[in-house]
Amino acid sequence: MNAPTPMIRLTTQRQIILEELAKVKSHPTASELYDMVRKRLPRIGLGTVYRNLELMADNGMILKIEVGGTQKRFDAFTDPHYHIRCSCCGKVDDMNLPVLDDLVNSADQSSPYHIIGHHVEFTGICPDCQKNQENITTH
Amino acid sequence: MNAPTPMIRLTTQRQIILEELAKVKSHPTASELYDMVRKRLPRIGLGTVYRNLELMADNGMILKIEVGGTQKRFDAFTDPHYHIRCSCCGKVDDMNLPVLDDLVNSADQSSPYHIIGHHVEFTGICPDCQKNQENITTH
DNA sequence: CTGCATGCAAACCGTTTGCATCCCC
DNA sequence: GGGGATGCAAACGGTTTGCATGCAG
Repeated sequence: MNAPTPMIRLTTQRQIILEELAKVKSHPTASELYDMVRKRLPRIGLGTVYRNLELMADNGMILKIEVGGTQKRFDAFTDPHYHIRCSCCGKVDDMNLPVLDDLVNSADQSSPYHIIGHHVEFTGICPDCQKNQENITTH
Repeated sequence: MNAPTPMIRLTTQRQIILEELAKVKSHPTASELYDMVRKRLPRIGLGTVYRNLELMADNGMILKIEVGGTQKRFDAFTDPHYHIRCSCCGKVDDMNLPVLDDLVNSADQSSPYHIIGHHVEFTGICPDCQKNQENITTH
């Protein structure tokens, strides 16, 4: 059920957005991606980037990460996986942990909802921020 | 470590915000809470509500839930627990599942981050929306 | 009297949308 | 030629902030 919507025309804009997203492992936000893409396509509009990211996420071509923090982030790596966000600088990294499929089963039994999916988000301090904090009295 | 920040003066506004939040199990957003509080405190400002919610969350008096969806939500029930969000209507409910403490341990070992915490968010369709969808062709 | 807390309004920021134009089929 | 896709700019919704006033210690 819920097939990844019809099909999508691969316009230049979409292709380049996809390529730029695939280049990085940093889970960029829409406007970060906009900046990246603009280097190759100076006249692209921010709206186009938003529209296409949304579209490609709906089609399962990319992953939309809605975690804590204010902005949505995107990921070209679509296999299910978890994330960790640095509560200091906001950076988001992949978490190298097995996905807890049984969790969905237990969830299904203990909730009247029809469960579609789940996501685990860890919060922590990234190595960079740890290093910085050693020298500073307090955050 | 990370003691819940100094101390907070319990002004009328703060007390009423807290009371109203405790009354419901619906994880209201800031502006929902604003509406609730305004019935008792008609002259309260939206800014005050935001400021105090943020403050009380920092102090561990309430829980700030930043999940998918656009708005932050708040919870007077501060024991660690998971949530499920209806992808149809956006409602957020508590998940009645044991908290996976070992997950943090595995996470700590497989990541260079200093792990602070984690949260699991399920997505699904709530009973109400299921009922509605039976009668409607498609969403 | 002093400083934190408040109400109010304006600013902000990320995102969405309307519209005219463009380009691909 | 027609329909979707784009660029552009304006609108939007949620949140934050500056500032003058108010109130509690």
